Amino acid sequence: METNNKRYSCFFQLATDIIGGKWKSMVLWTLKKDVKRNGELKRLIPNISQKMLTQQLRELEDAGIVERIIYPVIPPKVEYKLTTAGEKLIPILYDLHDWGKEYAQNHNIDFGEEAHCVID
Amino acid sequence: METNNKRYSCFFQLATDIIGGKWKSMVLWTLKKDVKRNGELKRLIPNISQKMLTQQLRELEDAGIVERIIYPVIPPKVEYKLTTAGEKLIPILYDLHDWGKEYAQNHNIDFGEEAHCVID
DNA sequence: CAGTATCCCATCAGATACTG
DNA sequence: CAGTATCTGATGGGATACTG
Repeated sequence: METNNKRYSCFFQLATDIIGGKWKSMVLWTLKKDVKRNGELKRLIPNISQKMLTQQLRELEDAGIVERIIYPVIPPKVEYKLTTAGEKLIPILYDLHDWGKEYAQNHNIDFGEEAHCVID
Repeated sequence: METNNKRYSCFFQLATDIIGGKWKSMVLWTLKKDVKRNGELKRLIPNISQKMLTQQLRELEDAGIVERIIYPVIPPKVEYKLTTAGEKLIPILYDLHDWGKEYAQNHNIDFGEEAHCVID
């Protein structure tokens, strides 16, 4: 099977390709509760650059996971929200979060009081 | 929090760091049913090179997700199996697989008859 | 069989400057 | 505010040859 010159031999591969990479799942995680603007995402995601943020948002948009809402005002206002397909990923990301928590406990990794995951 | 010079602000970030990257989750997926040898993994994972396979296996081993079992025989025999922590990830990977399947259906992506995901 | 070791190129990603 | 453009260094990753 092929999409955009990419060949997949299975659904799992398709899924990891869509939400893979260094930042994509973190962007989705940050959008899990509500709509966010560019500036908010940049503040909430540690160490992401504007370039990477824009790039990842565009790719998520192309994949139909995130929707970009442009308000024709000055100064510019743009919001990003999960699509229906994107929202269906959130429970899976929560499971991953929980796995990470258990892993941290079993490996005596201490996150301290504020392991809030951006916004929990 | 810090491990190996890496800083995490949340459990989710920790989780995605451990199983992230281009190959790691695919390696885990391939090990989901049973123990596999180096050669089997190379055959089952499309396009992975020996270099990448070894590299990813070592990192998964260091993270305590995969165990490496060496049999002192000639010719060499090495098996890779999931640890308890690794096995706990499998249900999550299945959810991701199912999400990919639904995504493919909603986007009219046709995998044909044999979208077996390496070995389902 | 199960790897290592090199070489080398392609892509990723940070820093900086600029714009509607 | 929400980006784009460009330059450059870092990292990822393929090809090939070799080893216990």
